[in-house]
Amino acid sequence: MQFSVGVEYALHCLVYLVNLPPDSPIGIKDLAAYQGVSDSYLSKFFTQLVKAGIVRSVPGVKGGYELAKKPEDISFWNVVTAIQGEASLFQCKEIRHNTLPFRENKFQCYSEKCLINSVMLEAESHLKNYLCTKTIAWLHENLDKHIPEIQQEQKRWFKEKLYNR
Amino acid sequence: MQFSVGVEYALHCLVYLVNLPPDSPIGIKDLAAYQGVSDSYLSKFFTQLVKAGIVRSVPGVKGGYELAKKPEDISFWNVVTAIQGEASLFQCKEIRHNTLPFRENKFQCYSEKCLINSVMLEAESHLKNYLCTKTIAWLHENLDKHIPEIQQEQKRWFKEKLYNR
DNA sequence: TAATTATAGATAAAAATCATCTATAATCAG
DNA sequence: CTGATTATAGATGATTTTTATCTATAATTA
Repeated sequence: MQFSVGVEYALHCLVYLVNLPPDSPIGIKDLAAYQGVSDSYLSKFFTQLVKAGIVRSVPGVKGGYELAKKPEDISFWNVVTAIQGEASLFQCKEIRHNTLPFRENKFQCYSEKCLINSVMLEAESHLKNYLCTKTIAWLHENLDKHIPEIQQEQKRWFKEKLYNR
Repeated sequence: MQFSVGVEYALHCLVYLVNLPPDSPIGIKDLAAYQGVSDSYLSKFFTQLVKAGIVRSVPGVKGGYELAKKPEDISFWNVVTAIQGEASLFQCKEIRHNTLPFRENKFQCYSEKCLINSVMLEAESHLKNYLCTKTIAWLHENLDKHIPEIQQEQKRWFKEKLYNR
């Protein structure tokens, strides 16, 4: 069981977007070139970020993507669900229903959800609550503290790209 | 990203084991027959539960599996890691290292772990801590409350199997 | 209107998951 | 001691998910 790499791509890209001036969308080509992946690949994640209301897309010449919300209003959890979907980590397969007494029709299927399922959902909500507290603004700020040279270089590159459109 | 069904099989089976008298291991055949899966399939999970010290295996005639700990000392988290392994949910793929300035060797790879990774690990620890508080004893007790008829039937069946060995 | 850009869908390789079957090793009952 | 029973290990294959790319289409603005 693993988080999708898509989450990693999305989080990094959102930080790039924080650094851009307002009303100046950046194209997927530049984002993909910087990340070293194909545009079609990265664009898939951005389509999902658009649907989740995290970024806004501007079609046509000099179009691209820009943040649709303030960075402090975009949580890690928002990004995770945008990319992976809303489905919970633990999907009860209801294997009880394949158990002997059920196969012999001694019991009917019961709608009542499995206890195990409820425990797992509760556990997941703890993970969720924590990820809701961490935002893109926080990430941006702390990256600047931790790896200032790389952040500077990254900002420089995107601003140049923006200028040359 | 999804939990393995193996966790579901394991949790259910462990509850069966709670219901058995001490020093009377039950064979994988009976467990598998009750669950409606092949013995070889279920035995895989039990091998992992043995390695995790959750159950004990008794080889030879009239052998089988029995709990290696008290049910109140087996947490959901123990079972999850026994089945899924210890690997954390979020594996940082370090996609930063494929980013333009790194490809151009402007920066060397840095050993320092990614900030995103640390956030994800912290989030996971919240999930972990909750799952550590829920035990097989708790599950057993609450299943008896929620679905007493099914629990009765299940106990009856396993005790009969034990008797006829 | 033509170039640019996002969007959608088709495709495919690789990895993980699910499930079974077979072979082997250990051990206990007779 | 021997043979039946049982756990353990490994091989196998089907199915699904993940990762990644390419192509085609639709929208828009310079």
